[in-house]
Amino acid sequence: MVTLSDVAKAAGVSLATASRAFNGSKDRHVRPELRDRVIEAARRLNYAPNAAAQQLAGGEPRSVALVVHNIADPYFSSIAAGVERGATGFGGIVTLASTGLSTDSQIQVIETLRRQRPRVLVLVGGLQDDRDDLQRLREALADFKTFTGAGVAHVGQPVLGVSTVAIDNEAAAADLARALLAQGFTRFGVLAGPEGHLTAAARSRGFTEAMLAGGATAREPVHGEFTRDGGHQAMADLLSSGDVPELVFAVNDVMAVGAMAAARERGVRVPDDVRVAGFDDILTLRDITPSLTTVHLDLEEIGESAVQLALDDQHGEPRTVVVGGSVVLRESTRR
Amino acid sequence: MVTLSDVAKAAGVSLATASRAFNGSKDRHVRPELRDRVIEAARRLNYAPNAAAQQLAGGEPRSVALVVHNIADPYFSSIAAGVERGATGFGGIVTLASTGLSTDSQIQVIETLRRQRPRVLVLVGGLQDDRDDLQRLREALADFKTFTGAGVAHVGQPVLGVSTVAIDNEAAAADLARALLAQGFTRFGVLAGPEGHLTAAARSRGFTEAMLAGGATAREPVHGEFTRDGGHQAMADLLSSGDVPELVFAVNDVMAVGAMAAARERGVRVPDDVRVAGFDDILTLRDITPSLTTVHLDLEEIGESAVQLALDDQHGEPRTVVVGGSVVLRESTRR
DNA sequence: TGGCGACTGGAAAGCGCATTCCACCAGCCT
DNA sequence: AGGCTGGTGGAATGCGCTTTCCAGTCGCCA
Repeated sequence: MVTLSDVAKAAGVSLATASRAFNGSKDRHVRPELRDRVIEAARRLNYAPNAAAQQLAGGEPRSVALVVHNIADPYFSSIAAGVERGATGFGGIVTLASTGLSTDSQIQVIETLRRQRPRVLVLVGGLQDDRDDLQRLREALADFKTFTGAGVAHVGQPVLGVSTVAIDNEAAAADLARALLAQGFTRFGVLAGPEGHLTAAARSRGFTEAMLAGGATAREPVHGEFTRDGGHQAMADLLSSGDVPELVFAVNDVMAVGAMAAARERGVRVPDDVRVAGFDDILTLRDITPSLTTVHLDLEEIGESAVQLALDDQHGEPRTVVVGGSVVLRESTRR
Repeated sequence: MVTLSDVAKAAGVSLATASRAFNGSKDRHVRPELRDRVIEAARRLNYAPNAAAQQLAGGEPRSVALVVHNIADPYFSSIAAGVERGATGFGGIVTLASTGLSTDSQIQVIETLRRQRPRVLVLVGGLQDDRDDLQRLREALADFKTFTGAGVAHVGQPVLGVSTVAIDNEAAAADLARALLAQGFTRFGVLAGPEGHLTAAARSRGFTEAMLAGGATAREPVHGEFTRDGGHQAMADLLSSGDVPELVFAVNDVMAVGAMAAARERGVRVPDDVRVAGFDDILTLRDITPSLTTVHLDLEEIGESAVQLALDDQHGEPRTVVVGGSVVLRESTRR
């Protein structure tokens, strides 16, 4: 293991000079010729600084802790790509942790991450609407900030007392509803995601209220997991109830896809017999047939903003940035 | 910032005892009652150990460095999920880096990652078939092992001189070809991915040779990026050439999806006018219509194995584990 | 030409922790 | 009853690095 002092020795300078040669310290200038000698020696010895030592010796932490539900889910992986871009922006490294959607597990992971002393923490993903859980999460995050000095940002709803990139689910879902109302749909159902899931609830509510306001009538919402299979199951339930609405809004794209599959399996045609809309506009799903009406979210951008927000959060008050979505009408809701 | 010595003080013991209370050191035993006092004090003070200090003081590194092309690509994010599971298995943390497919960028990232002193490095993704690039990558990896003592594993082809989870692309593609031959297809084309991409080439070769051996005839392969748009473009080229084969093999699912979209746009029906097969069996794409014939790969499992291999690699010779794929015939190649 | 400041290099302290090495105190043997 | 084990707590060292704090060494002015 080659250390900086090996490099210093090889270059015939002191440890301090070698260190200064690299981080171009402000206090002292090192003669260019000497600096080159050091760098050359480092190259020759294949030296790589020890990040742990650097951090311990007082360097600014350079890592971004990213907490998601499930990295294999395209929603999260797209955001992750953005977070990574944001991290690269300041020379950072991202450390990844998945939690599933249990609040306990989120808290657990957040506490474990404290030992990394990251520069910032980005928590992504819908929360469970449980007063107690939410409170504990809030505390975990607050402790995190207090005890590590890191900036914290959340992607989701502004309910955690930290900087957040708040996706305006309710408004966007309402926009979607209005666009669909304009097409003349009146009787609808909602595949509402997990019970008590804040994001799912906001989307569901925004859509439902706007539809009702427009004079449409609602079928009882059906709950299901926030996954393809959840959407499949929910749609199957809905279809087998016999009470099939004109239009079904699934609170995210993967559920919508599952829903369409369930419809297909039962010979119910989309969009002829029933129309389906989703939310997120997942890139990988752009080519399913029929193409899916949805709300476009710039997920990468959202991830990158979250990093920025968390960085700012270190020196100032928590901020909230609201990002909207744009309705994209496609085949799956064709009249 | 609360340190271990604060905890020790609060518990009325020495620093050493406090340390031992946590990692249950082998050399000395600490009385249970004392240990509890320490742990209680830590809880009260909200103490979290400093990972950097622990590592510096000689602790085993606990991080897994994961290098992928693009985390937003479902292929990589699925593998990432597996890697994460593998890391969790030994209490590790994963640090993520994306490189695109430039070898330079991969090398660059690998060198940067050296400063993290991770326990293992997992490099995922197809390589460019460039003698010089490959050699430099090999050296970067070898240096990595030498200078950090980390285990290294690659997911891809066993050409890097390190432990690898080798996906048997050629054999699996040949299996796919034979399954398709059995359905009576004879004239085929290949959407071959980026020129010089080893994985793409192996899949293309395995498929083509098996088809030819079965008496089929090939159209000139079309190259394109390893993405949805690459597949779209390649298929468009193929279709506008006027020379449309019965069957088109795209070297991965996302290309296949792009290809199907291109066909659809031109009024060419799948599978009536042309059949399309892919590779990877991406979960998110399971529900596209027509459902895609492909080769199933257990991506999460592959990621987890890679971690295991890299861990083993630390104490022994590089190993190669070959994983196969299983052909899944679906609608897109229906006769 | 003596002396002052502007630069530049080096020695040393310390970041938070794990881990030898020591010192101590029981209880045991002879 | 004195020396010994076996078992326990504590002081001290060092991991690799950044960063004061000092000590030189020039060049310049008067």
